[in-house]
Amino acid sequence: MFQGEYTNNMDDKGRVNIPAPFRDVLLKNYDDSSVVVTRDPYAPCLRAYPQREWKRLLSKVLARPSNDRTVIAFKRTVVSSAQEYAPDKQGRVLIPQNLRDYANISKGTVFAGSLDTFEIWDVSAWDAQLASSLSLLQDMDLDF
Amino acid sequence: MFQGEYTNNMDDKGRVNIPAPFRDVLLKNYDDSSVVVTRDPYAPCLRAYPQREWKRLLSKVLARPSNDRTVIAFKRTVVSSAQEYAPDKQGRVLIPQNLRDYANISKGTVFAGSLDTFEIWDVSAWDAQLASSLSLLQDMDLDF
DNA sequence: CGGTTAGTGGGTAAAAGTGGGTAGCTTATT
DNA sequence: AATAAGCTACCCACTTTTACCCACTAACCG
Repeated sequence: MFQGEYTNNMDDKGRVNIPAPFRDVLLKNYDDSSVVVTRDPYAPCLRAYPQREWKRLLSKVLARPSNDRTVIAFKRTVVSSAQEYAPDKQGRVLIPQNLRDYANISKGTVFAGSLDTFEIWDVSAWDAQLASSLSLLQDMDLDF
Repeated sequence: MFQGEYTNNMDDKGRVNIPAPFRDVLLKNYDDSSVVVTRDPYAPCLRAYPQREWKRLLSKVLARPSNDRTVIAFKRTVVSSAQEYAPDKQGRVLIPQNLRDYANISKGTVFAGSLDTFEIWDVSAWDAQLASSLSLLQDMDLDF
């Protein structure tokens, strides 16, 4: 399970270090350090899936009629940008330009665990999101 | 059950000692001295869960639809900042910078028992909270 | 008043993160 | 098709951070 929040810097080549705890989860729980990185359609961030979780998502998509408008939109936004990445020896992956643009990532990046997956944010976008998530939670008064 | 209020100092490295009585509870009632520390979304403090209590909370979260807005917000604020800590030989844990910022902890920290969990406050934030909690109780006149 | 336990401070070896060079591949250009 | 240009994967070296250990001080208890 991915949890915890980590800040890492992207270098000039577009590489970022995946936090060591996340790499551990990948290796221990998924026997595979590679991840699938795509756009998150619901927020301006990227989402990284372990192989197995990505396949699970795809099978859910394939179970739907392929002419469904939302399925088509999903394919165009998420599936088309999905790419598999194997970290280099130092544990870094190269984020391609189109994904960097989508999430507004320039240097400071935040890795946020989200149980089955983890999110990759630009640090200032993360801060903004955090503030609004907090106020949403305070208004809703959940019983967690 | 965690109860009582203790003040400890964080050192320059960001380590704080978990009060001995809390460590005893962890070991005796949970057979495990490690804790999960996260943001508390409802107050500017941190909350520490024994492993078992944390899992219980997660299962409640997972039981809800994952596209629920509040569930997403909860994951971003609480789950993403959650990190497991095993105290060192002296019983201390390292509080990472992002959590220190959230709870405004610089040096003086208050550990407050909260039955299943315990809270970690900055000492002056604790004092302020205490005053307002007291006046709330006095107005409400519960029958405790 | 000694002995024990809790809390605090600091050194150090290992790990994590960061920066950059280079060879080999792909793609563009003539 | 040959050459040039750019990109990327891989490797090496450096810096920073963290985990772990040891030692000291202060409080508590008989």
